[in-house]
Amino acid sequence: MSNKTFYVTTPIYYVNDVPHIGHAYTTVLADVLSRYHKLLGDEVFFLTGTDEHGQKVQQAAEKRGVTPQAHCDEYSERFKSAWKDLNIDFNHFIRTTDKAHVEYVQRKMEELWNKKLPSGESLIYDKEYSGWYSTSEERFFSEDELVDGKDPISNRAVEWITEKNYFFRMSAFQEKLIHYIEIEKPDFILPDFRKNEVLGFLKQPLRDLCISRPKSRLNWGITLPDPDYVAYVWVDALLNYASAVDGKKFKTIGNNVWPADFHLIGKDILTTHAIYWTTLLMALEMPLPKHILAHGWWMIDNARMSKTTGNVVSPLAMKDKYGVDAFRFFLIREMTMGYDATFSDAIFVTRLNASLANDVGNGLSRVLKLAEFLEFKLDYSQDNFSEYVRFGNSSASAQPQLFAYESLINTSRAVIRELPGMVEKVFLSFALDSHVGLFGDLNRYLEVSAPWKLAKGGEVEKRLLNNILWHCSEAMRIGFTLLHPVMPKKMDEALAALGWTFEESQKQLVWRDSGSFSLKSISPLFPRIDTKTIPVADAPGKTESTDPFSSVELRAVKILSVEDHPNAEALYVLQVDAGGETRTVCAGLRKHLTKEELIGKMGVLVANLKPASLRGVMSQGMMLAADSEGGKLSLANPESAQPGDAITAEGLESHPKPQINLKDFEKCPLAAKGGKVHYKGKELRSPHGAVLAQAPDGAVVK
RNA sequence: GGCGGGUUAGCUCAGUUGGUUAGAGCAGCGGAAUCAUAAUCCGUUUGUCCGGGGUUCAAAUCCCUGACCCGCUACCA
Repeated sequence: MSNKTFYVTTPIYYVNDVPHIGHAYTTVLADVLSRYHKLLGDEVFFLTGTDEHGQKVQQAAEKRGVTPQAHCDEYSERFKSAWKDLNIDFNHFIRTTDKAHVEYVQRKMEELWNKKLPSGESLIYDKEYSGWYSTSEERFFSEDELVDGKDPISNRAVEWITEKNYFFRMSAFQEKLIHYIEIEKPDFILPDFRKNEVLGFLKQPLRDLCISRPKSRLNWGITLPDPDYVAYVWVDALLNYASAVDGKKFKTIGNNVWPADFHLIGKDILTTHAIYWTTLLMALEMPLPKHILAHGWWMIDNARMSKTTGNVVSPLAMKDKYGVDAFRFFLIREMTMGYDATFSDAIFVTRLNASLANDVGNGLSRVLKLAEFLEFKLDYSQDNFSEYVRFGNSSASAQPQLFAYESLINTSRAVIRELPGMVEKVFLSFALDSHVGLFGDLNRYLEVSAPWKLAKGGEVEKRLLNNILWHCSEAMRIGFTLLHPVMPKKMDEALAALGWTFEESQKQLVWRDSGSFSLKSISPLFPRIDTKTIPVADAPGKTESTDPFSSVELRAVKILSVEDHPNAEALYVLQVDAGGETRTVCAGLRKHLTKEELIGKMGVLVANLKPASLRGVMSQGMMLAADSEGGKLSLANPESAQPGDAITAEGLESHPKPQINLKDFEKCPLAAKGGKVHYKGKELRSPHGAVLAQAPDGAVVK
């Protein structure tokens, strides 16, 4: 048909992970997309797999008392079997411990090691490197990424390590990358707003990428040209997309499978793919992938799905509960590309009942039941269409029927015609809607032509009944065929009820003018789910309307010392006495106040603010300061308070949370009024007096 | 703080280059029908298209401005 090729990938999943709805979504999306391409006549290569190197794997294996390889062999199966259950038809399942992959990575690394830039600089260089290393995340964090001295992702301790490592001169490709994303291939990163994010990120100088890990720390990995080192897991993992198809060619055209047409990924690994992977390929002088599609996350009842909160939706559980195909349909239908989508039983059931049970399944049942009157045999050719007009002896009374008939046939044709565009743009949600919409036309056609009235009539009526049911069957055949990529098993069943196989039907993906059907009765295709057993509407979750300010903890503090921030022109680093403890706080006061104006003074500290590292120095809180004339800031002054005194708003109960975000605090508008600080008109006080601010009325305090 | 995106029916969202009475699905309400899976079909929402200003013969659509929400990023503190 189209004689094109299509290579699609999912990320390779970390072998220690338990398959969840996020993995399932990407994989189902890849499967549906590749089945659509096959339906359109393309030759497809669909790759998925598991990422098996790294410290966590090594540790997990040790814990279980098995070799890392044995551990991977076993855990990798969990993904394979999950995909089998979800009817995923991949061409290849790559494992980064595959011999071919390991050798490929080594070969490519060798190549990198020997390559030089036009400037004569080598692509790879080694450097003594010191940094905070997190064992659990297997990477270094810069000082300012740390939270409370711990790694910000897993919140585990980090250690300061100095070691030699190898770096990839990623920075040399920055301009080329920007040009590629912006000009050469504007649809490289999809959706568009993600592209803009990447371009925004690229406005700052790109740092070179550390691509090695010393074996002394980690030996479960791929050895680099320097035998004392293994490859950084991302380098290892990203290369899977190319290694899996190294030397492979498409049969139809004979071109190489690489480059990929689509890398399907979650939005959390966009930087890695758009920047690391792309520049790496540039360095290797390999063709670049054509599209990177970053989809959103699944929210479970409006909370981000996460392992820690335990609201992981297991794809296997969904399969058992509602059936594989309904689950696949829901995933593809519900997520608008790029945005987050919400998963809940209520939404699922509503969607399933409304689209699949009521429209599609019930439509088939109606036709099958009526076909009994004709012993399930339908014959038709365009010629006996004129019987419409004869029916009822008046063309006027046949008008609604004609209209419904034309609508049915036109929709059928339109849906076929529009499919390639939908698939190309990955507008699958739209496509599904229009496919289901075809069954809406079918139901309307049945309603208007009321074939059940004809069932007990004579020859002429039977003839007409035959024609109507044939039209319906033909429309359904097209609908089922188009829905097949999403719901292969159910659509096989449905097509079988029409006396067709998918393979035969896809060869005739067109509204036919004549032919015959040999139908057979089947049990309901998508049984309706009783909503009584399932909570229907999501309660909009009443959030109790406590004042945001009550969760804030303010404390009077005394400034002990003031230093210039070593690395930030606008910041001071303060040591403050917060009553029994000394805290380090960064303050953006350097342009406003001298050291002398600060030392020994009292101030107000937002004490339960989540600590953040600012340009390398941890700040354990934030000093309150008021805007005053001329854009100057002045410190809020808790009158005659002692260090450690709690500051509260008059008449407002204070229930500080252990930790709040800056955003939470920003929801609390503090303002000066009459030389004192107020929150929503309430005076801020310590036990010993008000909090003063040298600022005009209405000045913002923060 | 910077950049980007958003705000359209009770809910989830479409609305192409500005152009007739602003749409779909779901939910609700009323009716019809009885072939079918308590399914279907028809009708039904007086929507300040977030507010304010502007350009235009004409703005949901373009410009300015304000509010709120979200994403990325930061010498946020």
